[in-house]
Amino acid sequence: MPNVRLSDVAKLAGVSPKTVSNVVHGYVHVRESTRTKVQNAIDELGYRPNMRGRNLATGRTRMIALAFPDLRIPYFAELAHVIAEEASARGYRLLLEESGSTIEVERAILSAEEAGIVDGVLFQPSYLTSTEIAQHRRDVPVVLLGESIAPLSVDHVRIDNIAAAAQVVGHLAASGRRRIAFLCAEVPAPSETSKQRLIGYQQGLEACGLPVDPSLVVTGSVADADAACASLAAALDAGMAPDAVLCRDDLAALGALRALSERGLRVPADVAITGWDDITLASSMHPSLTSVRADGAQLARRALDLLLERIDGYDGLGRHEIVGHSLVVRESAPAAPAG
Amino acid sequence: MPNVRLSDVAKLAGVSPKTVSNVVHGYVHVRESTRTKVQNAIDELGYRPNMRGRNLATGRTRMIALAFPDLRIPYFAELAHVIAEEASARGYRLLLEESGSTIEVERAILSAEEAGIVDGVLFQPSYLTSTEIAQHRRDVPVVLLGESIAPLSVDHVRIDNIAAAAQVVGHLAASGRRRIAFLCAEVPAPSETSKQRLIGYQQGLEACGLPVDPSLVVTGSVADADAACASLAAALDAGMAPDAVLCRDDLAALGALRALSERGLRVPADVAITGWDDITLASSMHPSLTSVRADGAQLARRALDLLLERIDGYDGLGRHEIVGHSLVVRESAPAAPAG
DNA sequence: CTGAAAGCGCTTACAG
DNA sequence: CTGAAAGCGCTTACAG
Repeated sequence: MPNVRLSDVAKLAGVSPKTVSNVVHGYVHVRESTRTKVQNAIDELGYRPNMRGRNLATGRTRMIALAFPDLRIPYFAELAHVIAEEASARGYRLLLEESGSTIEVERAILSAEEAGIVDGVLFQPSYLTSTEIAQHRRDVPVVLLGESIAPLSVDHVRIDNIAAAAQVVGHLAASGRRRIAFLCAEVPAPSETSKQRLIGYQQGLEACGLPVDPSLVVTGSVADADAACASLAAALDAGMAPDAVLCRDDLAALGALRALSERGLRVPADVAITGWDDITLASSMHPSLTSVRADGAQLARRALDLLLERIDGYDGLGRHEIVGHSLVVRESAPAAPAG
Repeated sequence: MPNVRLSDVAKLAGVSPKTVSNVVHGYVHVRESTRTKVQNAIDELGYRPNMRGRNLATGRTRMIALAFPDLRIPYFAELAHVIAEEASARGYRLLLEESGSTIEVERAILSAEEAGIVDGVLFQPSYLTSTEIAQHRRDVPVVLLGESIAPLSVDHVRIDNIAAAAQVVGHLAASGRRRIAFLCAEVPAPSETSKQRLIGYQQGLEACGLPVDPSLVVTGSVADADAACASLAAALDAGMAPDAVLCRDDLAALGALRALSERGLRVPADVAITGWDDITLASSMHPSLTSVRADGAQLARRALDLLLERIDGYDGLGRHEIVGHSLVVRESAPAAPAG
């Protein structure tokens, strides 16, 4: 049986395609008897609208792409979930694009060979510079996510990393910690994300009257927990003796936990640790992880707000928005001074 | 500047739309001088093919949907990654559909109101019965993933859960464990996944000559690590004293780890634990987790093979395939008897 | 190797 | 409240 088209329904119901379209879209100004007639024809034929035709006629697909480094990183998977949920509430579906954190793929994302697949893209770059982003083809609306520097012309939603990092240091200092390490700054140069968190780290130390000791900044790869573990292990074995470690993300904190316990250091008794992102795992670990949590729902809401405005034709300057965050205090760095 | 269409290119190059289409698709039988002429026009106008037109004309979108419970569950995020990679290698993009493990959404996935969004769907149901799946609209090809029972008419790719569970028991028994618990069977009825792993668990015990003790089967929710932790904690507090715990998935193992260490039980010295899925986290935990690993690349490859064959018109009986798995041995349940 | 023409299945001003 | 007609931007037999 060939696919049923709108015109088949129209023929059977004895009306024009336009009227069927009106019924399908729930248009109110349709005579009740007409609506029933059409609906019966739809049911009888088992008609379902074909989106390919709709997409071509409307010039829209009601799909947006979410482009970020890697779905296997829990933060991004959880981000995708909350954005998918919000998008779905607005009648949009999500297409995933993993960049693998390679600049080539990031470029490809912004200058797609093909047009018309999605109505807009939410993009969290790792390497693309502000300049390059500013020069991308403007025919598909883009909203940037994350810590990279955004050009003035492009919308951007993020949390205040500097304030959050300072807040973490404040929390650790308030609980009696004095030698707070940072894990870790990428070599040869820290990522934009690490840079901002380092600035906040330093601001926090200064605000608390603690010395800023470069030897407490661990350098190394942040690729995964194992890399962070190795970096911290090397620093500890070289004599670094922190009483707290501010980790740049939860995976690094997981690695830190292992490096510390392998050396007989108890968390939080000997060393407190904090993570960042508050992935689901953070609350299930043992000890559970104190972590910085972005307001994911707000992030998703604002990002989609901005993107849909662009899709609807807004073409002004980039809006740069900051959404809320909080420090979720758990066992790994409790509020009270640890014994 | 309005969007450039294929016909604009044709006009500028002084050829027909057909010839431009040939060049765009790299069709070989195009005279070199014609190709150059067309390519120049494409470059000059900045033409990019519009997929909405293409999709309507071809009746394809080169997108497939991946439908499963929840992106926040690491196993599914990692599955999505490997499938996206394999799909991309074949020129397909991935659309995500989270069912939230609700039967209503699962139904909606199989009987989409709209047609023509994707060319096929890879679907891992939680609740839909074989009967219901068999009755779904056949206009979009479907391949099932996971442990649910598949109807004869539908393709299905999975690993051999029974054999894998028996293998885990064998491994634990070989390392000297005698009281091997199972964490956990859902109440009031275990999921199909748990059922199969329980069968393998029992087979493994019998094969090793160990008694099958129902009191070692912990019941409870498997929603997340915390639920598993609570279930095991309750069982331990009620007097259960296992020397190993076979966890139905890695998150349950994470919960088990906490329940055990909160009670002063060391892993693996006092109690060995094994997980299932071998999510990235498994190797970073402390202790690292012995876990069952499905051959994800093979799974993705076969699932896509079957789906693309359906998309290409294959309409025969369902193929039910089993892909490989392995037991990745790590610290939580090492091979040698633990002291 | 290339062209003219029809068609994919919708939507949307424009009329009435 | 409803219809006739054109158009969205491609592809694809069919000719030549």
